[in-house]
Amino acid sequence: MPELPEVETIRRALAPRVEGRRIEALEILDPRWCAPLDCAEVRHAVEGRAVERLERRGKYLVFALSDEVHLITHLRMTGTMLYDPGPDARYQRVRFGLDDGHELRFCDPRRFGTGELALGDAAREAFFAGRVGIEPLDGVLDGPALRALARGRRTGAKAFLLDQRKIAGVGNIYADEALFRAGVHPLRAAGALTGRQCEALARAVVDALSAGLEAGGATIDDFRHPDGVQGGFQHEFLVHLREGEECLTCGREIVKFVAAGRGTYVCERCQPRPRGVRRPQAPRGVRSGRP
DNA sequence: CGCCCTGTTGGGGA
DNA sequence: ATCCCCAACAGGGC
Repeated sequence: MPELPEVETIRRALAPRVEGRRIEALEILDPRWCAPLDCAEVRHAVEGRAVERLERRGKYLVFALSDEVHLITHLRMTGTMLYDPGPDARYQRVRFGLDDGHELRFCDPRRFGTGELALGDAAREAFFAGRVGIEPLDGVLDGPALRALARGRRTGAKAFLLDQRKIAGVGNIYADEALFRAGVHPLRAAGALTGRQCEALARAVVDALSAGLEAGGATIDDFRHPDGVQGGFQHEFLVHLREGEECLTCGREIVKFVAAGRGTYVCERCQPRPRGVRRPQAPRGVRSGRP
């Protein structure tokens, strides 16, 4: 669910309410959350420490605690971080008890969400160094920067955008959106993008993420604001029609196939398929049987 | 009713 | 470097 704009929306909503507060209790109801770390160990490191800052890096939500203790969380696909949701909230995995009587509950039906510990600023930097690249909304992503990152890569443009080690925070929905806005086919080799295409794609990534952020991260049906408000009724800021039949720009039928292992929606008139590249067949009902 | 497929993510192994 | 599969569950199509 949460790509960069969603996580940032959550961070902004929560920061004023948790910064300066001490985490008095950390109840890990699902040990899988912090595995392979021991729950008691994580609990001991967190409890009693103050949240100095609530930060975001890529799609990670980071509790920067006192004494350089960093609790690095990831919501993955279906995780939500709710503020005082009430005891009947479903799929509770972790409870953060704050020293002002309020609480944060991490809820996640699919149990993909994770919490990891970095002890010391250096450990935190090491954690991110191998996982996330530049922050696209920090003003550092332009055509030349994107071109430098894509240089030499033979993989498709979509797989490139989804690679968190290059550009942080772009997920499946914003990748499709940016490619559509830039008129770039997802299977076009990233390293073969022209300067003009890199320019368009960089701008499209920044614009799409910014639009999502302005809309309060309401991209996805499952999105839930920390206050429990459901978002994502209409993807009004998304130019690219995902569910519909026809391209809003030219009317051509949107085709779907699997690219970079994800469902991918394309208008092959607005995003011309490179010569020599065949459109993959969407495997329907076909399952590569187990041996 | 029940089976089968899909999915907003990232890590690990081939 | 790149691709495929998997984690665990809900929901929809048939």
